[in-house]
Amino acid sequence: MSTIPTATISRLVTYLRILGQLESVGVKKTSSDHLAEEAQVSAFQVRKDLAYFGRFGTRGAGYSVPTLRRELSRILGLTRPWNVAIVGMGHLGHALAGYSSFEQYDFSFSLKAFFDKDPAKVGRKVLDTEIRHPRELPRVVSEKGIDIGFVTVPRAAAQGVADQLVAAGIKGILNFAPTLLNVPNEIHVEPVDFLVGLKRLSFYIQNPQLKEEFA
Amino acid sequence: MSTIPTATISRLVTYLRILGQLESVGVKKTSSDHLAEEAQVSAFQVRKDLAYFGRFGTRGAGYSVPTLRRELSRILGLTRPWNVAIVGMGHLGHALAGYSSFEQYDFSFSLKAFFDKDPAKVGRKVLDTEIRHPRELPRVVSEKGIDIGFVTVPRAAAQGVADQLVAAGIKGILNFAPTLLNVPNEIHVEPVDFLVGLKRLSFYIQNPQLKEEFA
DNA sequence: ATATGTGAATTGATTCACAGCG
DNA sequence: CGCTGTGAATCAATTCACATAT
Repeated sequence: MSTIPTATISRLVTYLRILGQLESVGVKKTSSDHLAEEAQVSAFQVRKDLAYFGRFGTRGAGYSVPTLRRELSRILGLTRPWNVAIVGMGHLGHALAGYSSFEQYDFSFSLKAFFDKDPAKVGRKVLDTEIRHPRELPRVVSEKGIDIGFVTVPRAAAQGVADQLVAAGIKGILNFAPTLLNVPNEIHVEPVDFLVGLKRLSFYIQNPQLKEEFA
Repeated sequence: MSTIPTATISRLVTYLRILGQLESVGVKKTSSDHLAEEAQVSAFQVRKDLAYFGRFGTRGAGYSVPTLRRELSRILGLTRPWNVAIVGMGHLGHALAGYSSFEQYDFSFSLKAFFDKDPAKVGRKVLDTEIRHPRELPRVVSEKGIDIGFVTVPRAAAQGVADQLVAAGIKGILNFAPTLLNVPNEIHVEPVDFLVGLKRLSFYIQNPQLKEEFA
């Protein structure tokens, strides 16, 4: 497996979403042209993206919606469970804990533990699970088999939390804090940073001649 | 102005952030090497990114922190005010309304209006401003000079809201809903989609040999 | 002496054109 | 005949090397 563009992975998520919508309305077959239109990319792009991982269509006929959907789920690692801990139970942490799509669509991810260093929050329950102090991270991560940590603390606390998550043995971090995290090479971090998006928007509104593309 | 990589704009936001932190601790001068280390990119990359917009350093000496900071703010359009409306006052809309960084650091953006179609929410106040029904969008957008809309409604409602924002004369959309929006070419949309980040994370944890990079 | 700014070289991603299969 | 799958060609982004300025 040579080198796969990082943008390809984002597009696979988009294709998977489209396939889910198609399946929910009973559509059984699709094509690279159709997926391309829905995903706002070229049909070449769709076929090339898929070709990194194998052959999923039948020439002359297109793709089976359920089959391609299952394959993309597998490729993205969504056929196995991922256990998640949220660190930082402010507005955002609570909003994520209450986000019902984890049960509806994305049940590959399950929220197993919640952490906050505020003594007023420790012990309170979220989704029938007690909020714990971050000092318990190592024990809880290993006992509950936590794979992924959501960092939803303020900017100034984010690096410390990341260090604790890494020390506890986490495999990846979804970082909602508006800062870059320093982690060892083998740990994956995905930023989710609306302020970057907002400032990009500011730039592109001010410079309309520069077209932004799929991000 | 030829073609500027979209990733360059994201990196400019990162550099600006670093410069803000440097300035807040009283550092007056920096260099492409230093910025590169903090931003987790190469020094070539920093200089090339800046070179798209002009010359901001002095050879042999490096960059003035306050000067470069001011220049990057200007380039990103952050020296003028942007008026923002939030459509969808659920958990996320409220969390964003309560996000104090808009006053602390990002005071180029000011939240001017809130919308929700739920009659139970219409008329309630957020930050001393009444939540309005989306049917009032055209009037409020023009009266308050709204430039940017945050779409924080559920997936199924997002495209309809986007259409209303566009019809009302908005210039850009920050889309928090997990779906692609169809808008006219001249309208800019920035996605902020944690589910895409989460699924990317799943992929890269499952395929550790493929390194992900700055996104 | 030192660190920027930039054309040239390289690497990477997308687009294309068409061969291959149903 | 239609649509996929893929090597080749093009286009874009990053890296490099060094000329340039202080």
